[in-house]
Amino acid sequence: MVPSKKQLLTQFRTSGILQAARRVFGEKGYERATIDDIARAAGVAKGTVYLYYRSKRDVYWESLRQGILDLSDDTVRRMNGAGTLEEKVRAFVTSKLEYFDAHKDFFRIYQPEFRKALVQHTAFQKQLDGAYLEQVRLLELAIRQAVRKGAIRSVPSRAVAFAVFDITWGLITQRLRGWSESSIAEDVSFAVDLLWKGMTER
Amino acid sequence: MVPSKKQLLTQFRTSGILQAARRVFGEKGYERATIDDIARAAGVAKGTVYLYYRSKRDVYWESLRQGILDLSDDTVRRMNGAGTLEEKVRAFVTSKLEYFDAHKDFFRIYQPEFRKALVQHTAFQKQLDGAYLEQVRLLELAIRQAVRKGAIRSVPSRAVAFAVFDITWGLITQRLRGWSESSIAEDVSFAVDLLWKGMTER
Amino acid sequence: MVPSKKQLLTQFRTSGILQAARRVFGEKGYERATIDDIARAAGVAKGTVYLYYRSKRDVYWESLRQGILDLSDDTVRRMNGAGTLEEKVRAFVTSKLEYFDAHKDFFRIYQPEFRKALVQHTAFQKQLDGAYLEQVRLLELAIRQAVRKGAIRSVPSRAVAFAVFDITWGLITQRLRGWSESSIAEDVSFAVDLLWKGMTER
Amino acid sequence: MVPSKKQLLTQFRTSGILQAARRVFGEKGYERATIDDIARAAGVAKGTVYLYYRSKRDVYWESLRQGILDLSDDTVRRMNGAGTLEEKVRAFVTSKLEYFDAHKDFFRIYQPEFRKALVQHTAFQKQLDGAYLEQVRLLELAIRQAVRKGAIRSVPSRAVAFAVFDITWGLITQRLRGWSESSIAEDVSFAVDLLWKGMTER
DNA sequence: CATGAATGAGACTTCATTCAT
DNA sequence: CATGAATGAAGTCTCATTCAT
Repeated sequence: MVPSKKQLLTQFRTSGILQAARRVFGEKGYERATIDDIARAAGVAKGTVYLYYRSKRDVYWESLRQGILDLSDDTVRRMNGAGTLEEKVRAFVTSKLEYFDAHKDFFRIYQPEFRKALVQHTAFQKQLDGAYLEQVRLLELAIRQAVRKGAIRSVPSRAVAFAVFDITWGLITQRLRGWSESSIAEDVSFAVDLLWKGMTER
Repeated sequence: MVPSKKQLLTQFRTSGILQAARRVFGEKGYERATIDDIARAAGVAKGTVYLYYRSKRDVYWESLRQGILDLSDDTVRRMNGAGTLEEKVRAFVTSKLEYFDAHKDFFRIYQPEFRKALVQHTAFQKQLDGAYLEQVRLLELAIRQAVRKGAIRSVPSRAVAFAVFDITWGLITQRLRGWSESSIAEDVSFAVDLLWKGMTER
Repeated sequence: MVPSKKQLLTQFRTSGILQAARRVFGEKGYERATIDDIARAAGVAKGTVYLYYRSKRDVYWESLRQGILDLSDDTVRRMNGAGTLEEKVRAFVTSKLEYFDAHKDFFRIYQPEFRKALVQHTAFQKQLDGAYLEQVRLLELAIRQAVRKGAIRSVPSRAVAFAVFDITWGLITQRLRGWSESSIAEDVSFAVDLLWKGMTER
Repeated sequence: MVPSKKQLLTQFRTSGILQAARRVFGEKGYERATIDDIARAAGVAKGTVYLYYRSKRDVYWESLRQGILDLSDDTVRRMNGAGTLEEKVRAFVTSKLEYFDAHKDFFRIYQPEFRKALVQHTAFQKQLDGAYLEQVRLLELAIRQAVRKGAIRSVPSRAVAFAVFDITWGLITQRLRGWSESSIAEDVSFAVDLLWKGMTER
């Protein structure tokens, strides 16, 4: 089960290219970024990129997909490790904030494309929709159970799930823009506090 | 003070082009949209667009600017007409939801560009940042006053202002994607309820 | 034989347009000048230019032709009025220098087009060639006669004619560029002196 | 110190493109020539031209610059090798006539642009002015020295320098237009004779 | 495998010319 | 006659993609 030399090389190249792609796409956006930019940032020739990816679009999507899966995994794992809804919400918010803080380049591509997909018709729409809704559903489920158990008042679970999502998203944006002076922990606490009080107050 | 024939024509053309532009930009995004697309959608020739706008960028920005100012005005007017913070928040959310519901095309351009600007360096960044922060500041001020008066508990006013903004934004997105089955009024009530309880609960 | 109103108007318009055309073409050259430039300079609308000229090229050529004929007439008249070859040469040089000094705009169009025609294949080539060679021939003839009469030494008449032309041309260029500090009379005297001595010295 | 493969290719391409450019610009002039014309004449695709030059203007200027420097070098070298003023003038005229005879395409671009620059405001004006005046100054200096030494009569050195230039220029033009039946040597002798007699006759 | 020179489709923009008013 | 809004052909330049080395 030792990876062959060939596999190692492929791994090495794709990883380098994707990393460069995230940086370049993050800085310039999809359209204004050129394959040459990415190749140069990855320290390879333009042709090499095409040895590993079929098109610019492919590179882009791959540079998104990996991050999306990573982040999704992290969020799910953390939420599953949490007991109460409050803890689950905290796990959700923390996961997102920490992940994007550690992968700012990724956020810079993810965010615009994600929002664009929500509104325009793009090739990635379905995939992104799926990833998005899956995350929302995780929260939705947890909220519904909490309502059922009487842990919180009766709230529209889906709408609240979206609200959690949106507030989290907003916090990340503020942090990235340098509009936030607080620590991640403080931001998390604020969001969880606001949302939790919003959910529990009768 | 009757508008001259020339003014009427200019009015007619710019309005037609801008409307077409919003549709096309909304569908394809700035980069993928071509002047030819817009011209054809407006029922004029390519050159005609350049009689009224100096560049593609100009058309784009104009199609954004008008909406931004309109919306901003509407929001400010409604908030000023509101007494308590709760009413102000309700005014804010209602204004946004109603406006974007009535101007879906506009939202489709506004949203991605707006989000992109938050994260990437674009030519519109400063203008959009300005418009955005102005709106946030409106809320922030109202919240700070409410805290001072003891109407709500002590909350970080700016962070809450952002939260109001983000939740509103999320609602609009959901509505546009057809993920929402509720009426605008219901959406507003939900958001205000959640936020208000979040702010007041001790 | 009183010109009709119609003729007067035509006269008025064409003259205004041509004058404007000379200024604009002189400043920008044929390709970079636009019909709009000319129309605006003439104080009429673009369409009006097309009432009197069939095309941009027509305007250009007309703005050249008139000047060429004028100048040619002036030169011929002055030379015919001169007795000796030296006087004829002086008449030639004076005519050119004075005319172009009084019609700088015209020179600015004439010169490049003229030189271009000498070397590239343009639509005006034949006409310009004709005008050019006619002038040269005037000089050539006078020189040949002077040689025959023994007034000057035996020189290749055509070549000398060209030399007179070229030196004159050079003087005009220098004057227009502001490289000359001498008066027209001084320039003429210098040229005639140099050429005359060149022709007579044994 | 063997040139690398890349350098050889670059050399090959730039040379091919420049050669094609000179032909096309020579035939059509700067404005009417298109990059596509040049590319096709060079046997490459449009994009290839842009691999080696940043703009049409660049191609043009490069196709001028090389020739200007070459010619300038040749003239200076020949004049420096000449002893008396008469020899220097002969060197000057010979250099120009021979060079342009050997590089007709170059003359076809050089001449109109050069003359245009003398009269209109173009981007190349300064560079061409510089090259022009430098050549004139060479002659001027030699003439002034000859006057000082009493080798020729007292003449305005600059004006005579221009005259040498202009007569030379005229000869080249006549040759290129096929109006001349004499050899280069004969043309040179004629010009030098005429000018020299013009300068020395008391 | 890797390279990067070459390609050519396609975008923005200008402007000569037309024509309805 | 005069106007100037409208047109669309044509030009410059970019860049995703290919392919010979």
